[in-house]
Amino acid sequence: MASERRTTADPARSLALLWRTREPTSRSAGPALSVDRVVRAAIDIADAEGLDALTMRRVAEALGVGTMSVYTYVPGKAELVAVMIDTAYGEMPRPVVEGDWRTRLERVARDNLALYQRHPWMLRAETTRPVLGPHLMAKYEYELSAIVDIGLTDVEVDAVLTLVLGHVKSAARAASEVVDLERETGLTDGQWWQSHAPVLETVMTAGAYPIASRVGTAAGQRHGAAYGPEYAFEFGLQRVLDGISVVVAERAANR
Amino acid sequence: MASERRTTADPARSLALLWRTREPTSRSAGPALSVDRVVRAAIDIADAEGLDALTMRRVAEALGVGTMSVYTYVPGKAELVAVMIDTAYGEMPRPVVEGDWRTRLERVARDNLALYQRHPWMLRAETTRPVLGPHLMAKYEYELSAIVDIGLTDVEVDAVLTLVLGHVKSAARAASEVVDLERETGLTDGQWWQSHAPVLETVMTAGAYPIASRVGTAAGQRHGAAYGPEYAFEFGLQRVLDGISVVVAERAANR
DNA sequence: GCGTGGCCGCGTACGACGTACGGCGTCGTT
DNA sequence: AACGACGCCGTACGTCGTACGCGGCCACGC
Repeated sequence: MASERRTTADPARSLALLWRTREPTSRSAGPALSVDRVVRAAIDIADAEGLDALTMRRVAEALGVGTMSVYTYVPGKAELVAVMIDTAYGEMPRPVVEGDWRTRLERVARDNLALYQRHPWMLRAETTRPVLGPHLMAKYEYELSAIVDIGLTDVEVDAVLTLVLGHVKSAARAASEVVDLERETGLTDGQWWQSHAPVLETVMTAGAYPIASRVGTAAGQRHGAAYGPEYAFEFGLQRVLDGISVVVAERAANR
Repeated sequence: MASERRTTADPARSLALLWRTREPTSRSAGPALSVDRVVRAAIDIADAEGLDALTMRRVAEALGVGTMSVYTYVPGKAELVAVMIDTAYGEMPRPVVEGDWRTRLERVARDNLALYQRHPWMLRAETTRPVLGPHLMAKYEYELSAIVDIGLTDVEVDAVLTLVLGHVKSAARAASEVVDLERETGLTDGQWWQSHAPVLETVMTAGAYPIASRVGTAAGQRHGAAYGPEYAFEFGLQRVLDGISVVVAERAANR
């Protein structure tokens, strides 16, 4: 009987894998593969061709081994993805940033955006909560350190970070969708809208959605489309930071 | 040769389906099925058992027909999901809300949160940009109408809505993950952390992540866990609204 | 030198899944 | 009464994740 296909990673198995609980093999001529080689190959595939192209057979092929050999190093696909995510977090920069908290937090946001742009598959892989790996912990530690001292409680600091990262992920997803659409259809965002305009006009009886039409058109004009996501990111980020400033200032006044 | 398995819906096919471009059958003893019956059955399954349980065979079974009969009404699974999403948008309330824009926008946020709580599968289905269906249009129209008159440009109004809805989705996703984890492991969030604490302590050499540990513990204490997501939603929403208020006030002053 | 035990690598096979294709029955129309 | 369209669906194919067990190789103990 083939087992049920789990869609989420087993946290316990992932944890063991992430923190490399297994001691390395002491074989003289070490094994041909390793967890890291498997993960790197998998990330390369996902980066280049997306998450759908990431299959166990494909990973094995890229490594020049049989499909099932991959399972020697990784208990299953879900866990492989978990390590891929943690590995990606590991390659983020963690510079010491000069300036006030807003500058630092803004930098955190932009670094996260860059991460998602480099690895768009993360946006689709992270639908479930990421497993706590060493690099995620390091990232969390670093990002918290940027804002621990702004006068909020620990709980609030955590919520601030969650808010900012959530916004980044939303904006990154929107941007990624535009890119995907372009790659799949070969049309730019604007061209796509134009090609479907006749259908939409037929279907929306004139004046059925007055505000939506006006705003939609305005948005389309303003950024020649395909530029919208960047604007949404910038605008949203500034609003979020403004909102955080309000509490920070409040607290400073009540001190 | 079986066709390639598309993971994203074909926009053109989805549009035709969403707006019911096909004229209804004029058969006397109408057909046993209909697009709506298929969609309703699919939504029921996804609501009850999640997106993974949603298979074409399962939908057919629920309707008491052969698997392939479903394809008479829906061109493919991706398009079925697209209609499911639009249908779900259709059941959202659109009340006329008394009060200022902040009250109205807050209400929009809460209604969207409720939607995601009723249909958690939407959080995983919407990884790709939703196809423009009639109910999505109506929703967009309604939500815009809550904030068109706050003194911002059309482009900004659109960005404000995007920002708020993005936050709601992020928070809903976090909440949904906690629920999933509880259902899968049978443990509450707090219990899960406790059961894995020994492993984590072993692995994080003491003091490796000082801030993260402190903040993490604080957050765990503050909300007895499993309550975290709601706090994150509320805190984030107020920050976002505060941030929007800043621009709104600015514009009002410069008028 | 010779087992021998453990582990790496993998061939085969199974049970999902989405869906192409072609046939069959049942009607409304002529 | 004959026909053509359409609702319905059985079968089959290609793809996926992965269980299972076998073969070969190395380090080690004698």
